[in-house]
Amino acid sequence: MTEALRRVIHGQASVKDVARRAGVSAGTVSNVLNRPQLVHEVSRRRVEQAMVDLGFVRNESARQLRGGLSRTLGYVMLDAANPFFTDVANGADHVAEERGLSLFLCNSRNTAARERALLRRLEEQRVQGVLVTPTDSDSPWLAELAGRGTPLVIVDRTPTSGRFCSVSVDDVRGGRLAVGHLVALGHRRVAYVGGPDSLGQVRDRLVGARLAWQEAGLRAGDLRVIRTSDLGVADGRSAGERLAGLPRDGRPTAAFCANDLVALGLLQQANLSGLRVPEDLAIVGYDDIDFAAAAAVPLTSVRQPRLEMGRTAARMLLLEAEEDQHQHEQVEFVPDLVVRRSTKS
Amino acid sequence: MTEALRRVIHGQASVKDVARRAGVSAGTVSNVLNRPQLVHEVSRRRVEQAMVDLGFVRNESARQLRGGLSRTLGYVMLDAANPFFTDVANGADHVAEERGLSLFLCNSRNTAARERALLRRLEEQRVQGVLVTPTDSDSPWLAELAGRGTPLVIVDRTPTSGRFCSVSVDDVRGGRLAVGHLVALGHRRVAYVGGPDSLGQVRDRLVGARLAWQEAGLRAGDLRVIRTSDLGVADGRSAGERLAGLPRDGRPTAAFCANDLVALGLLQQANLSGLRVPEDLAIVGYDDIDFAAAAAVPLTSVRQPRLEMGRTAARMLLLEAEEDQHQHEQVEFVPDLVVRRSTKS
DNA sequence: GGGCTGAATTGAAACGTTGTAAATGAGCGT
DNA sequence: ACGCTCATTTACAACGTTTCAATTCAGCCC
Repeated sequence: MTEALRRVIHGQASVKDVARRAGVSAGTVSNVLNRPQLVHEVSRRRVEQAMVDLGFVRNESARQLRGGLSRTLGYVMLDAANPFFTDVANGADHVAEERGLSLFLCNSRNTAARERALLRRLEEQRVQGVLVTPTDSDSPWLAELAGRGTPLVIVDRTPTSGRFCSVSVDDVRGGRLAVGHLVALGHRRVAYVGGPDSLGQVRDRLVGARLAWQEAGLRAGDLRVIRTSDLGVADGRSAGERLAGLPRDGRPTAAFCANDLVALGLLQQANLSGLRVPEDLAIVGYDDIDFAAAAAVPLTSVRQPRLEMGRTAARMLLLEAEEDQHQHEQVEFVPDLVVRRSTKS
Repeated sequence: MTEALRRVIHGQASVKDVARRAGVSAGTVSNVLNRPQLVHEVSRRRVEQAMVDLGFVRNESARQLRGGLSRTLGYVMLDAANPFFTDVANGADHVAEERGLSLFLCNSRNTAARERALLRRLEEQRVQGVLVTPTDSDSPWLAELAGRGTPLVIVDRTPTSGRFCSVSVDDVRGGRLAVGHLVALGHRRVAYVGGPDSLGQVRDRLVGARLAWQEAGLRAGDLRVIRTSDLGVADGRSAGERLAGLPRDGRPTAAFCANDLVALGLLQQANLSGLRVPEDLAIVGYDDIDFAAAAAVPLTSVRQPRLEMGRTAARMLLLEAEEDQHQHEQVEFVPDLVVRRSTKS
């Protein structure tokens, strides 16, 4: 208790405190910490005991300042409440753990200002590298961050220029898969549900959808777009209300949603509004999160290799951090379609 | 580009570099950063320009070392893939943002060793405080961490001793609510599905379940326990297989799951096995995550005020960090039951 | 005993930032 | 010209850790 009191007054124990108590110099304490082979066993034990007695905890700031690199990676996620991103994070986390690094997750909540502030904070902490799923991969601060030398990998977006490493999935292809599937089932009035347009994912999936639509020789006007302000369950619900409010003969017979959360919300609202899925409204989601299969009507969805994306992104990040001369690389995974009841008639 | 090259060779620009370029002393640069009113406008502008030119980024390590506190909080989550925890994290994040702090999320993945390592890392970084949903709130390292002076708030667990601040929900009461509801509906053979027992939540909810069972004067043996190795969707599915394999006349007519992920998995497997919900098997979940309402059969669930828990936890943490003489406090929220179709006959 | 080897330890400098106390010097009244 | 004030700027000493060159000294051989 007196030890505790001392600490309250003097702050945490430092290497010097430990050294004094063990009757050695600070250098020896540091050696115990970093190159124990150099230290005689007797001293080593005395130092270790002193550390325990004083509750010594390395001061990472000082350590880092002196020269070492930090032992952390950061991942600025777009939406921590979306299981897709937590799964990606998990993949990255595994790789980090293998290398003895810690991964700190940050949630930008799809807000550019927050994203920027978080990246700044991570850079100030001199993390070893940063993964980011940006609100906009052309934001100047991403290029600046990379330009200043912090390794950076873009996740789930393909930057327009080749200035960054990135791991993504071919969203155009995903959109084409989804709508191609609906067209093949005979749907001739389809809605794309998603937003905001500032998200590249949202845009690309729509591009793919339009592509499939064109390929089938259908009228552009019959591929309707219902914009949402975000990509959560609640946004899907309100899109569902809008959809249910349309007159039957003008209403789309199928909806392709920009992600599964929206699709689940839409599904839920369709149920409440008395629309049968898939008879009155077929639904395709995107991401194939675990909940898609467990939904009211199991959801057809475009699957992305989430864990693998996270792992690859982390590996690329570490590679970029190690190599002197680094060649940026864009890895693009291929999505596939998982057909379930929500589109089976 | 030549500037970039210089940085590659010499590392990031420091206050001294900025000072040299702006033709002032390091102290003035520091003043621009921390007390701009003191600096003459002309110098201020020159310094600011120099910072831009050199791509100066504060070195948080040095800053912290010199005396300031860190500007970050940490939250060591039990399972980042569980929306319950990300919602709690969101609540905490909002409070952190209000105070200009950043919240770093870490995922212990329900592994004691990882939890310990992450807490150590956060302590080494001298974060301002730590939120943690521990695998076991009696782990010695929690007490040690707090003993060394890092503010600590336990989330979603009530520690057995009053040594920490904590924010939790009355899990016993939640379990009692759930099973009380099932009993009132006439169920006389009920299964509790959850695990591992090392999780206090799992234990307490079972205690509550047993309490309700007793209160109804039912035989203890008819409240069956199906243990899972974890609390994910997959664990619910395998529990469902076990349940469906039982002979009809011995099979429980209702299941109370330790969380919604398990309940969703169970629901899914029940569907696949041809058990109708709720007719053949009623299901109650726990947490009332967004997906519960969107499930195959909308899920009856015990609701916890997730966002509010996160907000409260963060506020308590900051309070503990500010106050000299701190009185630990246990806040306990009251859960309520949301009845949906999965238990309505 | 003198000189050598090698293991173990030490002292001091450096990392980048900040607060403090001291310095500078312009403007002003006498 | 002198002393004074006030705004602005500066030099310098910390913070805790690590590294490197320098030092100590026990043991050994000739």
